[in-house]
Amino acid sequence: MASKIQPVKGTREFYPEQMFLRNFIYEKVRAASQAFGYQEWDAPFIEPIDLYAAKSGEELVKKQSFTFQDRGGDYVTLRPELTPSLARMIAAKQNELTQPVRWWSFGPFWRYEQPQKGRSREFFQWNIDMLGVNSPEADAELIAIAATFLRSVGLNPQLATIFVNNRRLMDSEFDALDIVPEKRLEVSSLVDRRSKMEPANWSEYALELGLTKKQVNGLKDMLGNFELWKKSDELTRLFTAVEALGVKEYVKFDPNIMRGLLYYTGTVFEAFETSGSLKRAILGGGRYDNLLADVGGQPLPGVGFAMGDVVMGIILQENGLLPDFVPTPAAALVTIFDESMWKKSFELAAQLRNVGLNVMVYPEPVKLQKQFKFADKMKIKIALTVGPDEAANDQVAVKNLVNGEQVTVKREAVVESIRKILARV
RNA sequence: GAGCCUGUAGCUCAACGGCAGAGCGCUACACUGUGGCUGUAGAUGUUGCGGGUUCGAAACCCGUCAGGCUCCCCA
Repeated sequence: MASKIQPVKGTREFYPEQMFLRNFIYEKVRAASQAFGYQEWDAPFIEPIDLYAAKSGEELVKKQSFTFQDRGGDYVTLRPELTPSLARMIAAKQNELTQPVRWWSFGPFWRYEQPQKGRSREFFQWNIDMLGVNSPEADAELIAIAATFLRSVGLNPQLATIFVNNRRLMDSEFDALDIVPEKRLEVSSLVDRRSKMEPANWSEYALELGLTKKQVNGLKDMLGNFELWKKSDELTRLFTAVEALGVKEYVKFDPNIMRGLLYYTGTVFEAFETSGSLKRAILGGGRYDNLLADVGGQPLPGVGFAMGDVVMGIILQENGLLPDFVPTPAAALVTIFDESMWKKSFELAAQLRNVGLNVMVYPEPVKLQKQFKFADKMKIKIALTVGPDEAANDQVAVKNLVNGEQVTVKREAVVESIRKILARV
């Protein structure tokens, strides 16, 4: 055997089965995005490294992205995220674009990370954003889109929940606890980490950060207070809008949701599977009102979220929500009776394709048994045979492979016969 | 970047340091104009790769590659 060259670590090969799932997710993503009128767009897959260096930390760009020199000596990066490209493209045509901008995208991304369950180095991600509007109602729309998607793939509110919080609310709570601004970053990551740590260890860690006992206790009270949203006008309005949009049952307030990103300014949200084995977020996003100004554009508020295909695929599989795999788009298989009938079979297939039917012809005049077995494995619903008997009378044998019934019809009547079977199964 | 676990037929997995196996799948035939179900027969392999220990290694040791879990990170 020749030596095997393996695929690059962390990449996935998409055999037809996997491609079917990827397309299933893509179709549902597109349907949810389009249901709210969003436009599909995309950015380059390769970007200058500087695009990310401005916003992301240097370590992230250097250690967790696929970066290399092109033949001209410039440093380029396989895009690890879409938002910087979005910000650039919006900024370039800021006065030209009809606002609000509502855009969605589904494409490949690369991150040089340790592959694990739910995480690969090459993955597909859904990004969807609204720019030009700063309101809790706009935030609610994005959350409703996420909920619409979850519902469309069969993840009901018992299986998946979108947890919502607000950065401004948290900031005012931190103020009330006299947590100084310099500590906010550390405290944010402390909050982020709470679900992953034992309560005792967490408290200890909090004290190590230099918080007083009073502050730690105040923090604990705050993070356990699921009525805290009532203090926030933004969240109150958001929940009202979410209810009106018909997705209330998917959305819960949770003061523990922080999001690692620095650029979020208001609403933040993350969806999790409620009972699954994965601790990873299904999707996450929030409001980023300073981002465009940060990359040199005119200030423009925005809200959006991203969802990866890897976690989604695992969750669908674990919940038995994978769609039934359809191996081929062919509605019918035309068999080849023997060498003398080859021409007749090709002509029949061409005739059927002319009226828009997807038709596959068996490529060799082998035993009919083998050809039918192939049709069965490919889950093709109809088999068409032109043997000497049929050819003599200008007829075709049409077999319904789902129920086993076979009829012999005139060649002109084949299309009707096929359509009848397809309408029934 | 760090720690732990795993790698055997296409797939899921067995095999005390002593003949490399089972189930499923695959191929052929039963069935010379028809699939699924059944029966019979058959083919599976550098035990991830490279080295070492041993009379003898799938097993033990070292390295390496790949996967999984955790830490880190999660744009």
